[in-house]
Amino acid sequence: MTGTSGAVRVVLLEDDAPLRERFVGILSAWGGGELVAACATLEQALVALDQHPVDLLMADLNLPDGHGIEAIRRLRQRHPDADAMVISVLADDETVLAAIEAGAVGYLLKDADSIELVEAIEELRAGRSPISSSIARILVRRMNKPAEDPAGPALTPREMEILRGIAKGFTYTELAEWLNMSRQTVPVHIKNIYRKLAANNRSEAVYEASKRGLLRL
Amino acid sequence: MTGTSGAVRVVLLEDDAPLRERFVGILSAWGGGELVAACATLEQALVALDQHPVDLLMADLNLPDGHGIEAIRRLRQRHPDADAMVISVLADDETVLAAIEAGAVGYLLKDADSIELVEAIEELRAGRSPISSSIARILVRRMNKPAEDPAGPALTPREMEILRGIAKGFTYTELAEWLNMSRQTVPVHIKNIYRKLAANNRSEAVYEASKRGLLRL
DNA sequence: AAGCCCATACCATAAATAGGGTATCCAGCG
DNA sequence: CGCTGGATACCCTATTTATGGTATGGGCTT
Repeated sequence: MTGTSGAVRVVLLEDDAPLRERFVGILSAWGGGELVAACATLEQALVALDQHPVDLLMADLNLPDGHGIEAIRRLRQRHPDADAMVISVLADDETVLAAIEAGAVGYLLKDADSIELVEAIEELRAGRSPISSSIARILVRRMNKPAEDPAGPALTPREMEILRGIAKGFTYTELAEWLNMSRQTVPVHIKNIYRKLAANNRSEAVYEASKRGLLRL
Repeated sequence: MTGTSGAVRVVLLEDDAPLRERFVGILSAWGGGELVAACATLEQALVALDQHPVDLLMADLNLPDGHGIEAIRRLRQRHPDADAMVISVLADDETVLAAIEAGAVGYLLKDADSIELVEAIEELRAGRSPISSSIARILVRRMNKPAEDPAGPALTPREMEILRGIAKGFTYTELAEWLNMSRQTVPVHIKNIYRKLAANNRSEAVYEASKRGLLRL
């Protein structure tokens, strides 16, 4: 993962021939890398990843025969210490997040004025993450997103307390004592919670509440 | 949030006088901004944020009288549509994540060769996130880390299936049918799950499992 | 080969829950 | 000033859980 020894063994995956050739040229001119394979299809890349030792995968995502994320996944399986970087025009949230989750640690947009391939590789090897600013925004947005509450019927304060108690495994009686209310009142609140969360029992309610971020985990 | 009309009203927060003056100079030379305030302390910044309309806060984090994150929080309260960017030497995970969670959408390291202030502002106003690559790595690492399981007794595959069923509110009988097992076998697995998660009932188990990231929410 | 864990199966009982009603008090709102 | 909704309280019953045992076969590891 970290910038270790000598030449960086690179697998390049890019279906556009001119661009691929350009990348190959840049990598050849550079002294620090060894281009293991320059692939035009996902299939070729998967084979290359299986057959050679690899330190770095630079992959496009929209390929004629599949999705570059597959290559990233394969890389993580076969070469857990290698890095994966995306170079693509795709910048929608779903794609970007899927790529990052698949293990990509770098993500350059193709529309970047001039892709500084070598610089990006060196950043990567130094343990940093070269990422285009529009991609970075997606990540930032994602991190701050737990504060989402659409389609969420609000629970009353009392119901929130009950809900927290349920999550901690309290029984009716314990809940009643904890909140100083009648043991008979507890199930009323719980039933209201079920209605609002579209749940039919405690565990489902806790699950739904967790999913909607109503419980601090 | 998005780059809208004319001059960007900027509040600058930087305790180091030379650097602050440099930033002031850059912003003055630039045509697109209006420097609302150049603050040397957190206190000054909080006051400035309360008193003026603001589109952008550029803040250092380690301040003599407090933490710049406070300023970011204040910005989000008073000017929800404004952007916050961090310019700091701090790059530890905790600080970075706290800043992002507080609402920072940009984060430049001071050790960047030459901070392209104007360029960063324009990126920000265009809805992108200028972020130093070492900071970006922290975000990327964070996103992929839900796979953390310290102190977590692993559940068997069978137990995971049962757990998911519990979260969906299935009863013993439904669970048994769903997983094609005897109705009597179900509670055995459930009891094992309780033991491993230190829970005493379904809702507590779901809560613990959620907390430990065992359930995809 | 012995041991351990997982998965499977069954039985029985006490406790807890879900779901159905009904009713009072109070606060906010048109 | 009524109406509505939240919070409170009580009752009853069928269903579901939780928990205690006991036991067998398969698979993996030592």
